[in-house]
Amino acid sequence: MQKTIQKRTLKTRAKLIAASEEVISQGGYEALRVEEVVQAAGVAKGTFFAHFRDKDALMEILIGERLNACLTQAESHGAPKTVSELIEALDPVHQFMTSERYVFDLIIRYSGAAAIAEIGPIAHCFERYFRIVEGWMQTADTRKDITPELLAEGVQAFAIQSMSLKYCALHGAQSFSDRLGIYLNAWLTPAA
Amino acid sequence: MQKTIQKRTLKTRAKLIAASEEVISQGGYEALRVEEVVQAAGVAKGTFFAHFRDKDALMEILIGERLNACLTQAESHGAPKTVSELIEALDPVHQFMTSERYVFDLIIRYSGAAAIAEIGPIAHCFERYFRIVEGWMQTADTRKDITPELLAEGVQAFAIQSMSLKYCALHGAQSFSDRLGIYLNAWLTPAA
DNA sequence: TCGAAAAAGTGACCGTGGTCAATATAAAAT
DNA sequence: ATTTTATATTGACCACGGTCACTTTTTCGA
Repeated sequence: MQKTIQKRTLKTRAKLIAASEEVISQGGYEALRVEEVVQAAGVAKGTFFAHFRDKDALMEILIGERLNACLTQAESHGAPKTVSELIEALDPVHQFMTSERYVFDLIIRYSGAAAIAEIGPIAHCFERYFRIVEGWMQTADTRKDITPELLAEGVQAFAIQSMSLKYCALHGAQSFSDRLGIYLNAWLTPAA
Repeated sequence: MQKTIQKRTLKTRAKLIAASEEVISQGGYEALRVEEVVQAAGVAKGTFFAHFRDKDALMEILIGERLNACLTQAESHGAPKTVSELIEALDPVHQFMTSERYVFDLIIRYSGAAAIAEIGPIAHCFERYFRIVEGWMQTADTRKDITPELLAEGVQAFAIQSMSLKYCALHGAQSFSDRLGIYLNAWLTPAA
């Protein structure tokens, strides 16, 4: 069973991605319409779905790309020592994740890998986020009674909680950074 | 400006809710189709949307109801002292939340109140969950360096993280309860 | 009791994501 | 070159959530 991929396949796919990015740069992620994308790319609707399982699959790719760029940026910081440095280092990531309600919801929805065999772009980013923080935890000035791995999982959990509350009017008084700061101080450097 | 609500309004609404519950009892939440509901209820499609903003609004009501029942059940336990008691007490809630992928996603999506004025059923449940745990934290055997309020927020964050990972093949080895137990021990009773 | 105004209900219609049998093109076999 | 087979593309079509101008029913003042 051979599966030769023709050159035009890559070309069409590139056209679709480029068209999508153009459309998104105009009206944001939420406003993207498949119809608009295929028109801009000059292909038929069916072609779109021959390249991407569904609209969400395209979104995962595009958002995953941006997210990876943000993670790379975060990584470029030196390993943060304090909580506020940690928050600052992760800021570009969190900023993008909450740039649009639609984006945040989609990211959360695809944060888990449905199956080991098919780890999607966003699940991959979550893994990477986790690994980066885990690395930082090795040398950060934190509690030592639990593993860096567990510390990192907690950071991720509290980051998500903080981002969720950003969209919640009940807790809207505090800023995202303040809230995350309180969580992480309590998580990383407990006093008793 | 008077806004008399007629009896038939309540009747129609009840019919729609009953029909929805019937449909859900057959095929679960995800498979519910508005068309099917209105047929079962014997009303026109437009009537549905005169009663509920959209399909999600109905889902919020139905899921919120079930969630409230689970919370009441959780409350009926005496205040848990240990982590494992806490997990046991909250089990019915978490069980229902993860009964269907669709349900979990919807709950997360509506966990925040869009505006103070309109706290939806699910946002209300989250508030209630938080308050219940906060109450328990007053007398539980936990760290005392942070407020019960903050402790409760952390419990919620870790519960959500644990539930998310339930759908993630990358972390599928551990059971939900085991994972949550590890998180909560580290959060509620840090050793250093 | 009647008629106007408000509230509730209706169903044809639309937007948009997604499907699939048919067609066109490229690669491989002869 | 020609046929055969694998791969890509197409666009009419469907499913389903949601809208809205219109009709029917209820309410309430005169």
